[in-house]
Amino acid sequence: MTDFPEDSSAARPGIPDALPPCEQHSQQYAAVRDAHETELVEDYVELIGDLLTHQGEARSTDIAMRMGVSQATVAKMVRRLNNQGLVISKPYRSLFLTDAGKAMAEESRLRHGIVLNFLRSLGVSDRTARIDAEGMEHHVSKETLDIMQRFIDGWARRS
Amino acid sequence: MTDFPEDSSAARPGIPDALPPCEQHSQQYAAVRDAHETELVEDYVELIGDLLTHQGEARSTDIAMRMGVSQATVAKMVRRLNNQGLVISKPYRSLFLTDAGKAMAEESRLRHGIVLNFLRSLGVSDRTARIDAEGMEHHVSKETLDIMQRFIDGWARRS
DNA sequence: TCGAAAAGTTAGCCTTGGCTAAACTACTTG
DNA sequence: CAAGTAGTTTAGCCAAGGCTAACTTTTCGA
Repeated sequence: MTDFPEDSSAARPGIPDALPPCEQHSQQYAAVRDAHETELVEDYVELIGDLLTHQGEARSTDIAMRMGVSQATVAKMVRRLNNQGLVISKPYRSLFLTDAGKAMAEESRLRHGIVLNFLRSLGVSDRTARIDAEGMEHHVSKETLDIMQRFIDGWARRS
Repeated sequence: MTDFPEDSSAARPGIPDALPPCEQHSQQYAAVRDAHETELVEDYVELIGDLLTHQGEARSTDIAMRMGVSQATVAKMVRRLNNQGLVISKPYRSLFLTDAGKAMAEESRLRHGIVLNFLRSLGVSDRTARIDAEGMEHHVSKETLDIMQRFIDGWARRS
C-alpha cells in the first residue's frame, strides 16, 4: 500500500534512507509551508476560545501575555482574524468568536489535546509534552491523529 | 515531577484542559517561534547532505526542485547558509558542507529518521509518515526523541 | 568549436509577523 | 467627577522567505 519503494531503514548511522521521488519530496516541504501559513491563525483562535471558556472573556492584553508578544502584534492579528470572519471585535471591547471561529477553535483544541495526551501517555513529562504538542499539532495529519487517539485509548484501558 | 497542577484530562469534549500559567504558556509559543527560525536552515542543510550522499553533488537546481521553490529562493538561502558557515559555495559551482554543516546535517538526518520510523512503527502509512515527519521533526524535544527511539527499538524487537 | 540550452546569479517586489512609539479610550478610585 | 492608569489602536519600521524578470556563466551536442 505504500506508494514508495520499501526501505525499512532503521534511523541509525550508516543506513541512509533513499531520497523520495522529486515530486513527492517537494510536496512534503509544500505541506510544511502550508501548515505554517495557517498555524498562527489556528493558535490565536484556539487561544481565544480557551480564554473565553476559562475566563469568560478574551482581552488582547491576555492574548499578548499568553502568546508572549506585543499588544500591537495582537491587534494586527485580530484585524486579520476579523477579515477572515473568525472573530468579532468591536473597538476597545473584548473578542468573540464567530461560528466559523468556534468550529476552528474546537477542532484545534481537540487535536491539541490528542497530541498532548498522546505524548503524555508515551511517558513524556508534562512540561515537555506541552511544548512539543504546541509545535507538533499543526503537522499531524488526520491519519496520524486517529492512530494517536487509538493509542491513548489502548493505554487508558490498560492502566 | 510535573511542574503543573495535575489534570489528566482526556482529549475529549467537555473536559477542558486548564490553561497553563501565563509564563509557561508564552514559553510554549516562543519555542515554536524559535523552531521556525531554525527549521528552514536545518531543512536545507539536511537536504544538501542527503544530495551529497546519494548523488555525489548538491546543485541548486536539484535543491530547488526538491524543495519545490524557485532557484532564486535557493540562491538567497545559500548565501545565508554561507554567512552562517554551514556551506561552502563558489559561484556557479555545486555546494559542499563545512564541518559545522555536516554536523547539523547528520543530526537532522538522525532526528528525521527517528521521527519517520516512529510514525511508521505506529502504523502510519509511508506517504503520510514522510509528510508528518517533515513537519514534526523540528518540534520534537530531545526527551521525546529518546522515547520515540526506545519505542522503535521495542517495536523492532517484538516483530 | 561554437552556439543554444541549462544552470546559476542578481535586482527588486510582495506578504507575514515581529517590534516601538504615540495616540486614543475605558476603567477606577480619590 | 476628574484624574490617572490600564488597555487598545494606529503608524511605521525591520527581517524572513517567497516570487519574477533579466542577466551571466557553464555545459553539451551538432
